[in-house]
Amino acid sequence: MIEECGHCLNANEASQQELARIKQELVSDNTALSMAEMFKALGDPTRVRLIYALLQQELCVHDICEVLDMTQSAVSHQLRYLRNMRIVKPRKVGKTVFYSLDDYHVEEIFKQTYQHLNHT
Amino acid sequence: MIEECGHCLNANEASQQELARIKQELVSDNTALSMAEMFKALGDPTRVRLIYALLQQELCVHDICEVLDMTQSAVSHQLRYLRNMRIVKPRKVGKTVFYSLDDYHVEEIFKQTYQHLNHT
DNA sequence: GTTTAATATAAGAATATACTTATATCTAAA
DNA sequence: TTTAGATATAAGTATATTCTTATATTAAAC
Repeated sequence: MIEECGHCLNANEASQQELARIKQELVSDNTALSMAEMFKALGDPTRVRLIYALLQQELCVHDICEVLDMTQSAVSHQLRYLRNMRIVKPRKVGKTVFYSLDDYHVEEIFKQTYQHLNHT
Repeated sequence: MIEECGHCLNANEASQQELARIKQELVSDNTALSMAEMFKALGDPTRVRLIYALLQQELCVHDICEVLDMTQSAVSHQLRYLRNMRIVKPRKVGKTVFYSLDDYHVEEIFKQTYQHLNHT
C-alpha cells in the first residue's frame, strides 16, 4: 500500500525514481496506439454483432444485412473498416462476396470477453 | 465451404432457415452493447497508457499526469470515464486520490491483447 | 452489348469523443 | 477562518464516427 505519491512527498527522490521507472516501463506510444485501434475496432455494437455472426459461419454481404437488419451500405462500410483492420477477409464468388474472420486474436479476445461478461 | 447464400439461391428454404438460426444465436442487443462499451473503454491510446500504468501500481492523479505527460484536467476526464465504467476505483487519502484497477476482466483482456500484439 | 444483381464508395448529416480553458469542490494547514 | 493544494467538473472546440442517400463498380444473364 502506497500512502504518498512523489508529488505529495515534495518530490521525494525515491518516488521520483519510481515514477521514472513506471514511465520507462509504460507501453510505447506505438503499442498503445495499436492496442487502442484493436479495441476500438471491437468497440461498436454493430461490429460486435457482425463479428459474432461471422463467428458462427462465413456469410455474404446480403445475408449479413439480413441477419443484422441493416442497410447494405451501412454493412459495407463496417466491412471495409474491419477489412482494413485485417479482422475480416473477403472471398469473391461471382458477384457475391463472402466474409469470414481473419484474425485469431480478435476471435480469442472476443470470445473471452463475451464469457467474462456473461459468467459474472 | 458455403458457395451460395440464401439470397443467391432465390430464397432457398434451407439457407433461410440457416439465416434464422444465425439470427437467433446472435448476441442480444444488450450484450452487444455491453461488449462494445467495454471495448470502447479500452479503445483509446490515452486510456491504454493509463491502464498500463495502473497495472504496474496504484497512482495518485498528480503522478498519473506526470507519467502520461498530460494536463490534470485531461487525466481527470479519463479517470471519470474509467470510474463510471468500473474499470478503475479511487481511494482518497486527505486531498490526494489514488486510483487503481477495479476490473479483473479488463486486466485479463488487456494483458492478453498486449501479448497477442507483441507475439504476433 | 445491355441489363440486372451484388457490392463498394462518395458526400454529407447527426452525434460522439477527447481535449482545452476556466472554475468549482474538497481537504489540510496556517 | 483564511489560504493553498489536489482533484473534479462545466462549457466549448476540433475532430472522429456511423450512418443515410445517391452513385459507381463489378460480374453474370440475357
